Parts: sequence; structure tokens; C-alpha cells
Amino acid sequence: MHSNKRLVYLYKISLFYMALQKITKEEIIRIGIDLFRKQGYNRTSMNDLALACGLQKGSFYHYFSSKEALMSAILDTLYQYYRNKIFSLAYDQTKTPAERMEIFFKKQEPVFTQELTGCLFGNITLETISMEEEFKSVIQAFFSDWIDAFKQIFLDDGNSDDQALILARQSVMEIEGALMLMRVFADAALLRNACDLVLKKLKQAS
Amino acid sequence: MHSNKRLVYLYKISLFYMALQKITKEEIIRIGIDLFRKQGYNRTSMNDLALACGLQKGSFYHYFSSKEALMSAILDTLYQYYRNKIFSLAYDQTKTPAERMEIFFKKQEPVFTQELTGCLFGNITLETISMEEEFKSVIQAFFSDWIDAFKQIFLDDGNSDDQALILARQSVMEIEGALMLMRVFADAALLRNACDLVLKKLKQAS
Amino acid sequence: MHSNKRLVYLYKISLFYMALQKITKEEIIRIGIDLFRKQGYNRTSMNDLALACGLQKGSFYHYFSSKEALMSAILDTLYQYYRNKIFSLAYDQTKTPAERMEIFFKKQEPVFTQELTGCLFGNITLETISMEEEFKSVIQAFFSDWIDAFKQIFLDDGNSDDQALILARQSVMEIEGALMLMRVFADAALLRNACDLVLKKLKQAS
Amino acid sequence: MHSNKRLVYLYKISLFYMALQKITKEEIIRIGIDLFRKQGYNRTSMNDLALACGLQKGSFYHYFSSKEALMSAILDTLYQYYRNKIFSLAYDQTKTPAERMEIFFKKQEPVFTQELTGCLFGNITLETISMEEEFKSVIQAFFSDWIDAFKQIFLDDGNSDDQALILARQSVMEIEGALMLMRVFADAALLRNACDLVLKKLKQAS
DNA sequence: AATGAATGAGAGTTCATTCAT
DNA sequence: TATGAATGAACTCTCATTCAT
Repeated sequence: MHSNKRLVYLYKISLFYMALQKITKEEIIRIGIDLFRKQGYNRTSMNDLALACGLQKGSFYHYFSSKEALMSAILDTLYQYYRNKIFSLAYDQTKTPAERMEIFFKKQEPVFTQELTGCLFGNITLETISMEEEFKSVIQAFFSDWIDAFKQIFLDDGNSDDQALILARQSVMEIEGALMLMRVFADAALLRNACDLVLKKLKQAS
Repeated sequence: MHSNKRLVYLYKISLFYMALQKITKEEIIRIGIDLFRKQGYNRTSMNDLALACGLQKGSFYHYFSSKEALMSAILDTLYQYYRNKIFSLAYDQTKTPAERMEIFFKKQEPVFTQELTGCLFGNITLETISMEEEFKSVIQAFFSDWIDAFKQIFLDDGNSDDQALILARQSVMEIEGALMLMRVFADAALLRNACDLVLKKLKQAS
Repeated sequence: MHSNKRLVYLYKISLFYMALQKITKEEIIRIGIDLFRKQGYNRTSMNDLALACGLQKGSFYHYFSSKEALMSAILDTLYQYYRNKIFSLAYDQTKTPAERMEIFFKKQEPVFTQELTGCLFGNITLETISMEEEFKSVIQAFFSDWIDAFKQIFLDDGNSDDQALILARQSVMEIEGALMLMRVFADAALLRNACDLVLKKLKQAS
Repeated sequence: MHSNKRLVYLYKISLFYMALQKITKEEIIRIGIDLFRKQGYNRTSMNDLALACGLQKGSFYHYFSSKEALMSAILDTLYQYYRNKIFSLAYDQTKTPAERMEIFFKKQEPVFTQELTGCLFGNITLETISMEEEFKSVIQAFFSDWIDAFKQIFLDDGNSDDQALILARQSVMEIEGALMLMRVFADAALLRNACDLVLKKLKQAS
């Protein structure tokens, strides 16, 4: 039919200006997280990143203007993700402290133990902390928010403010230390056991 | 005679340079530990190392055949040092477990908190663990021996074998996690408090 | 009908884009003159040009097939403009030589001293003269015609053919040299004074 | 003879530490002047420079830490050369103004007309003046000193201070303009004639 | 054992140009 | 005609390592 043909024609025109792209910023961020976590920041080249994205080196700069810009985007994305999806769990008053902590670990363990490469923040903190002020502030915010989240759980578990802070810090330290040892010994059980011990810090542990 | 004078002159020159040993391997290792701990492995160039040693780049290779060779030597040296001087303290049956732990921390804290740059093993583990099999095995040995040392203290404190291992691992994790957070927040108190908490894990804490 | 509504919608979209002529070749040339004069040929990127035109990089190639093609168009346009609008003034026998020279300068000074960026031909001559034969011939034609124009004025001022040529060349050289120093010292007075001195070369100076 | 053999041996030792170099900074500067003058600053790559020096790209950085550093060294060297060897001629009171001017041109013409590539300062001024403040100040100093030198000659030729300055500026402008036209038309006579005209500005022209 | 010039591979980045839509 | 993602070559620069002396 005439109108149908025209429809198709015009539809094509409407698509005219939407050039297809091989990949999205979001996918690049996911790939970047993966590579940086496994290889570290300095040992991952722009070429590595581009190829992993199916792009040429030069094309990568369409998405991120520099390696640092990519890293910043990654840290921001991860930070927001943790804030909104993970740390927020700690403030859910409809669940017991123990339940919240369990959910927290249930969400995190598979991510952290995946290929035994741990947590990006943990992995690149010591490599990049002295490089960029911008990186540093996101890393600090990440750990602050994590400690705050755990503190809330310990508060709701009946601890004093001081005690809750101490327990929260200790728990974060144990988990980050566990992630390091997990990587050293290539043994995911080390992380799992550490999580169990953190759970046992709760008075009303299930 | 002209040629004789020149002979003497050149002889002196030759002695001057032949006798010159600007630095020892041991000193280079100490300097390397310092730089790697502060700047990381990848961000420390051979030029940085050479200059810090008062050498030219080319001369550095008379002492160590490569960057990796230097790193290996550093890891070995540090490992032996910890084995002989630090971890061995845990086996001193003439002291109480608490006393041993306290001495352990007293020896480590100043090293770790110096310039807030932490422990080389902790700092470069996550950066280099996936690089060299040789690095990996020393790093594993280091942490194994550390855990073993703590385990001995917890055993002597009246814990079961299983329980002692769990406490030892947990303690190492807490300290490594504390070193990371100390660096993130540039706050040495985080490490000191973590050590105190580890001490309190002892039944007969002083 | 649904399909009909969509048809109309898409038709509008198609008209929207089909009718859109964001910019004309002439406007691009004007913008190009401006950018090249200020930043030079090599330091002005196609992206700079496109953005200054409100286009995307890719769209620019619908107007000019390459950077060189744009430059050629610019040189041609400018050359024709000077031939028809400026150099032609020198042949206006209804005015005295001094009047013609004055009009010449009155038209040129504001263009040249605008933002102290001088004359495109002068500015890019030394940068591009060894690049493209095509550029070279327009640049040569421009300067030839300029000298010819001045020569006519000096002829009509009562000079011999030889003398008129010498004075014309000298005047062009003084003005181009003045444009260079104007830029070096960011001082428009240098050009204005140079023009005054050229005027004084006329016997019947006003 | 024994002592002779030993002499040779020790002589070799004394040369021990003097690693041979393929090229000197001074030679690189000369080559850089040549390339920049012919091709311009932006169109001359570090690779071009290195190859022209018989070096690999990376080796070039042993001599100059960056392209800008090389350019700065070149501008400084040229500026000092002109100050000490050329402009200084203008202040030689043992010669008449005309003699000084003639010597000045006699020294400059062969340099400028060599391969018809003109004067580096003139050639790259318009390309680099807006890039680096450091470049700008040397370029300004160069032209200031040149004008001062000519002014002294015109003063000694019996002109007032004001008049001498005007004549000096005009002369520099004519010469720079002549260099530009010389390049445009590939005709060294244009420069020579311009120099003659400058000489004629002297009252006591020879 | 000391030098430092030389190397060559590869880093991050820019840019003129192409092309599918 | 408009898009902007994609390209690939070239750019400036870094760095671990080698080597003649």
C-alpha cells in the first residue's frame, strides 16, 4: 500500500540521525571495572580497554576523554551503586540487624568472589590513592558510607554509638583484609568465613 | 717525561673510578622498599630508583638485572626479616601471649605508620599478585608465616587449634584492612585502634 | 488510525530534518577565515571549525571535502574579494592617488587590527607556503595584485614605471612587516603608523 | 714497552666514563633551526627531528625534554647569537652608520636567503606567538633589540631620537616583509633590493 | 663497577576522514 | 543534509633495558 510504503520510508528517515553505536558508556564502565579489578589501573592500557570493548584505541575517546575520566566515571558509578543498592540495605528498619547484614553479604559475596578478583575499591585504593585527589575523595566517601551503614546495623543491634562505630570499622577492615587474603591464596572461603565472623559480632545473630 | 706524567695521571684516574663503590645492594633494597611502598610498583621507574640511590640508570643494572629482580630481592629480604625478627617473636615461650603480641605491634607500628604508607606487602600485593608467580609465592609465604605466628600466640592463649587459626586469620585481616583505611583517611589512629582490638582477642589480655 | 498518526508524526520529523540547512558555505568560509587567522592553519582542527559553525564534525564534510579544500575556498574567496573590492580602488581615476590610498587603508585597517590578528594571507603564508602548490599560487596572485594596485597609484602620482614598482613593493613589505610586529607587540598603532608612512611616499600627499 | 702498554690501558680506563654521543645539543639546535624554518613548528614532528639527527624518537629526549624545550633553546640560542654577533655591530662607533648597516646586511643576507627559507623568527612568529608565553617574550626581545640596533645607526646618522625610532621600525618591517615576499615568490632579489632601500634611508649613504 | 647515550616498544592522546543510518 | 561513532595513522612522550667505552 502506498501509505505503508511511505510509512516505512519516513521511519527510515526518522532513524536517520540516530547513528548506531557499538557499545554504550555503561557497558564500557562495566568492562573497565572488570579489567581494572583484575589487572590494576596502571597495568591496564587504553588499548586493552578499547580492544575489550571491540573498539580501536582512538574510538575509545568518543566515550571517555581520558583514562582518568574513565576511572572517575567508574568510581562514581560504583559508589552510587553501593550507596543506593547495598549500603541502603542497612537502614531498612523492617528487618532485623542480622537479616540486613545477611542480605548485605548475600549481595556482595558473588560480586567479590567472582574470579577471585575482589572489590575494585579495595584493589585499586592502594595503587591510586596518591595519584588523583578526585579518586581519593570518592574512595573516602565509599569507605565512609560503608562504615556508616555497618554502624547503623550495630546501633540497631543495641550497641552504643561509640561501640557501633568501633564494630563497624572493625568489620570493614576484616572484610577488606579478607579480600586481600582471598586474592593472595586464591581461596574464596577466606572471604566467606570472614563474613560469618562479622555476622557473629551481632548480639542477636541468627 | 711527558708520557710518564700522563701515566701517573691516568693511573690516578683509574684508581679513582675502580675503587668507587657508590652503594651496596642492601642499601638499594632499603631504598626500593621505601619507594615501592610509597608510590607502588608500576609508578616507580628505574630512573626514580637509580636517582634515589645516587646512581645513573645504567649503573643500576650492575646491582639488579631488572626491575623484577629488584622486587624479588626486596620481597625475599623483607620476608626473611619478618621471619627472623618479627614472626619469631610469637614463639618466645618465655613471654606471655599478650606480651608477645604487644612486642610484635610495638615493632611494627612505627614502620607501618611511618609517613602513613603502610606495609609493602599489603600495598603491592593487590598490584603485583597477578604479575609474577615468583612474587606470588613469597607473598603467600609471608602471609602464611604471619598467620602461623599469630596462631601460635592464640594457641598459647588457650584456644583450640581451629579457634587459634580463625583468630589468627581474623587478626591479620583486621590489620591489613586497617592499613588500607589508614592510608585512605591518612589517619594513623585507625591502625593503632585495630591493634588494640586484636590484643583484646587474647583471654589474658593485659 | 494508528498508522496514520504515526505517518503524520514521522512526516513532520522528516520535513524537520530535510529542510534544515544549518549554515551556508559562505558562512563557513567567514568562520574559517576568522579561526585560521587567529590560530593558524595547523592548530585549527576540523572539530574547532565544525563546532564554531554549529555542526558536528561529520556534517562539515558535506560542505567541504577536506581541510585543504576549505582553505582553498577561503583563499579564493578572499583573493576575489580583495581584487574586486579593495585592489580595484587603486584604479579609480576619479580620485587622486592620495585619496585612493587613504580609502584603501580606511577599508583595511579595521579588518587587520580587529583583535590584533592581522591579515590571513600574511598570517598563514609562512605556515602553508611550502605545503600545497594550490595555496602557493593564490597567495602569489594575491600579493602580485596588491603590488600591481599600489604600483598604479604610484604611477598616477608621477613616478616612473620602475620607481612605481619599487615603491609599491616597499609599501606592501612595510605593511606586512607592520602586521607581524603588530602581532608580536600586540600594538595596533604599529600598523597605523606604517600606513601613514606609506601615504607619505606619495608626492601629492594630502 | 711495558709502560707504553700500561699507558694505553689506563688511557682506555680514563675514557671509561665518557660515553660517546652521536650528536651534541648544539648540533641538534642547528638542525632544529633548519627544520623549523623550512617546515614550521607544528609540521615538524619529534620523529622528523630525531631522524634528522640520526637518532630514534626516544633518544631525542636525552637532549631535550620536550618539543617546547627544544624550541625555547633554539629561540634563546638564536636570540643570543643575534645580540652578540649581529645587533652589536650597530654600536661599533669606529665605523660609519652606512658601514655598519652594510656589514649587518652582509652577515644576514646569506643566512636569510639560504634555501630561500628566511628568518626563523619571522617564519615562526605568526605560528607560535599565541602558543607559549615563553616563546612570545624571546620573540619580543629579538625584535626590540633589532629595532634598538637600527635606531642607534639612524641616531648616529644625524636623526632625532623620534625620527631614528621611526626609521628603525620601518626598516625592520621592510626587511621582514621582504623575507615574506621572498618566500612567496621564491626570489632572493626581493630581499636584496629591500636591504638596498634600507641603506638609502641613511643620509650619508655610501 | 660506572656511565649515559641509544634503543624500541608502547603509553596516552589527537585528528582528518569515512560511513552506515 | 545531518549525525557521530569508528577508524587508523600520527603525535608527544615514557620507560625498562642494552651497550660501547
